[in-house]
Amino acid sequence: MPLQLYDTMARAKRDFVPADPKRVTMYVCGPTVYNYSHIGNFRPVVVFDVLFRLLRQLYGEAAVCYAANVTDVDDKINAKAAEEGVPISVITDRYLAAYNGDAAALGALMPTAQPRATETMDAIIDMIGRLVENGSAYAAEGHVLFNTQAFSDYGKLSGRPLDEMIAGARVEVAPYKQHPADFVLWKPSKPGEPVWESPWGPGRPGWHIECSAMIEQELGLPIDIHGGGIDLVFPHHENELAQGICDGHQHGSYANYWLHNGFLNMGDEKMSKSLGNVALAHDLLKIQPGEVIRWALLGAHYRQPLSWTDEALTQARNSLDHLYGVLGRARHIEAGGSGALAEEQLEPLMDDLNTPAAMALLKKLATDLDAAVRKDSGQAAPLKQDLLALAGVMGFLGQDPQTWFQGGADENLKARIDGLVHARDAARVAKDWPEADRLRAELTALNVEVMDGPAGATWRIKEQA
RNA sequence: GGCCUGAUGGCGGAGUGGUGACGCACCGGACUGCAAAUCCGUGAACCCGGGUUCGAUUCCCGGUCAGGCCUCCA
Repeated sequence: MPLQLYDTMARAKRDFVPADPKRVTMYVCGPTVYNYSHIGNFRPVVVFDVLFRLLRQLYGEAAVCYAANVTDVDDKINAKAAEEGVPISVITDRYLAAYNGDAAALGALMPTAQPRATETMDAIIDMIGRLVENGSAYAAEGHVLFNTQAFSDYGKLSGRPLDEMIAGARVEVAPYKQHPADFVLWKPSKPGEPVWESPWGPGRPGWHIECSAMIEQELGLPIDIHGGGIDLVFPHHENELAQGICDGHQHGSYANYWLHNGFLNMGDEKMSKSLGNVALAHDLLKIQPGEVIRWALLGAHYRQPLSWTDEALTQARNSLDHLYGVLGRARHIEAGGSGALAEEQLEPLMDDLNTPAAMALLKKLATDLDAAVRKDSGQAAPLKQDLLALAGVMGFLGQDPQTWFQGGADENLKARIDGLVHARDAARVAKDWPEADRLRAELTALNVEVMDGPAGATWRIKEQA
């Protein structure tokens, strides 16, 4: 079964065929680094990380070029820098570091490239120059604007014909625009704001052109996959597409597959900074393992909306506890077998990244593995292999089971817990049940759960509050 | 106002033109000193109304409800 991906442009699932299997290219719109990102911002990070891992599995690690940009020129960054009285680089470096740290904690691999707008300025200015030259853009009052009239397919990606957009326009149209839908490629900086020299006067780039230029510089056009949140379809991706095509790619394309993830909701509404209903990944990671949050983020198909609830996190935690529990019981089994991940195990992911179905398969493999270990049936080794391989493609089960269950405890606490557990074991051997129960109560007070087994008691840190 | 999604058990959430995964919760049983973990098992759902069909949760039309985009936004 070939990989199928839902392409927003085609509004259908399509077989994925890269232009060059030796160099598969993917670009995903990343954060504007002016603050901590909320958990909804990390949904695409995790979703496209799974796709990145899957592509690496299919085409080889060296064959996949994945660029996720960083927008480090922006009004909000300027405002934050002004507020703190520091250069914008202080702000952007700080929050980029936090972003990358949080992404890593969520199990996301570092993309192969992380281009920054400030480091792409020459390419941005070159690209604008070419667009002006060939009549796709025009300069007016210190601005450069993209001429939407020059691109007959404008609106095709988002399904918005140009004339309809005018009817629905709710924004006042700047007087220097030739057409209401025309958008800014270059604009003058206000006093005190960062500024770059350009043939159209000092200023800074518009948001859309940054991405187009970064793609062109980092990956080359056209790319195989362009991803991002559903809200970016219009205007951001529509505009990127228009620029890219008009920049000498009329006969090719800009991106061959457009992928968009659905929103993460808080209750019934999307999580967004403007609505103020956000949960920061940075905060969540202080009280939950990143893997739990990752599991919760992948618990719904990426194109569906996902409600963010405590319940979802609890369920994620329970699921992972179960899987790690199985791995713990199978710790003496050497994973082995065919070596390659069986095609059938990959099938859910091949079907447009059906992560919920893949997670159900993980559980089935785990249940089978558990039974094989219990019956000592000889099937355990290949099952463990399959389980770990599929989990690996999804970015799960990378820890040692013992670390998973005891990871929240420091060495002192571990020693203390071990002492109590051993004392309780001794009491149980002596059939001193009141003493055993008293010790268990003491462990419970330490947020520790004991599990008696044939080979002695094991323990784990219970869910953190 | 325009455009676009979605509606599946108590909850989360896949999937399908012909008896609806999986997880959580619940219930019964096994195991346990009691638990936990594990295992076995029960119960429980396809928004409403039309249409197409031998048959629709699945396709089509209409409605209701919810959400998104049209402005920065993952």
